[in-house]
Amino acid sequence: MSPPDTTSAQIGELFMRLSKRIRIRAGRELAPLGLTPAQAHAMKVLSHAERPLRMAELAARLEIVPRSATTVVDDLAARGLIERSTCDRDRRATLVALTDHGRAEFRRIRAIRQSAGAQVFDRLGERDRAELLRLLSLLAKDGDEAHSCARRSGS
Amino acid sequence: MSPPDTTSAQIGELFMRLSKRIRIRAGRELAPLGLTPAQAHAMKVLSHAERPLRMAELAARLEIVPRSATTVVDDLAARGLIERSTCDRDRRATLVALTDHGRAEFRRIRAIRQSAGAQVFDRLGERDRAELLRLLSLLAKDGDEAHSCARRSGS
DNA sequence: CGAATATCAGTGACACTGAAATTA
DNA sequence: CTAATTTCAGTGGCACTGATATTC
Repeated sequence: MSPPDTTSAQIGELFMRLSKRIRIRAGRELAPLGLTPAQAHAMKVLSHAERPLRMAELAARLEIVPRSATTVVDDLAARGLIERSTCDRDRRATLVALTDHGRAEFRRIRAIRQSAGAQVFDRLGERDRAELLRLLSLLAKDGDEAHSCARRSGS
Repeated sequence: MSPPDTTSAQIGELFMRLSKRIRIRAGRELAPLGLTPAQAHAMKVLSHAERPLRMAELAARLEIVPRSATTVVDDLAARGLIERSTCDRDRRATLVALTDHGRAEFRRIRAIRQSAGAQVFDRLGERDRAELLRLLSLLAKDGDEAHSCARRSGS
């Protein structure tokens, strides 16, 4: 019995299972540094932006709402890994950038993220890995309109 | 500066981004039914088990600790979708199974899950999709020791 | 008693919505 | 005043650890 197409559903199934394992693994490896995966992600985004980012811009790159970015930034700033400053041109805006310390820490984070990814994906072999990267890149292209929103249905 | 191999890290990156989109999408589509993705997942596992499952067994299949399964089961039972019963042979154990209503609801859930997966993965084309399924299957093989840690009885 | 099973209580991590403060 | 930007307060979703009753 095979309905028209259950392939996508199966893929989704496996996808979520694997992503959960990766999340757990990353969390465990990051814990010794006192960071959560979401915080590490934010640092990565900031390290790739060669200039300070506005909160709204950071949030957009993290694919979260600005309010959620505030919390992440709060925690990282409290650890001295990033720094807030007020934008000169638009004093409503807050700019965020890594501190020197944050930049140094990020090098360790990057190493951890890579090893965590490696432990999961290295079993694939180079060719399959390249193929997987290609497929995921296709999927990630832009698939927008899948982001935030969320409606609570009372009750 | 490009380290020897960042492929795995890139894959991990994309992986997490896509899984988040899928989670959001699934949550949105499931909301009208009053269910969360985790609850839907539990129902799927129960529907695939042709007999009632113990809490511990259900938890293992969901890859969560038994205590967490209790909460999920509480909610589903409150909605009349599943039913608890005490095991005759071992009165410590609680058995869980879908009710008739739960089985009926699950048909709708399955349809939703499939369409949610389809919206994300259908852009791939049949061949790429098969390839992706192959790769993910390889990765999901068993990757133990990647779970939470909780209970690792013996062996 | 010691081991297994499930549940209760509390907590962490993540992101959402709605409302308020500040500035354009 | 209206709009944009960020932050405050509260909440939902998810799963974890530790402690506790019940039963084996």
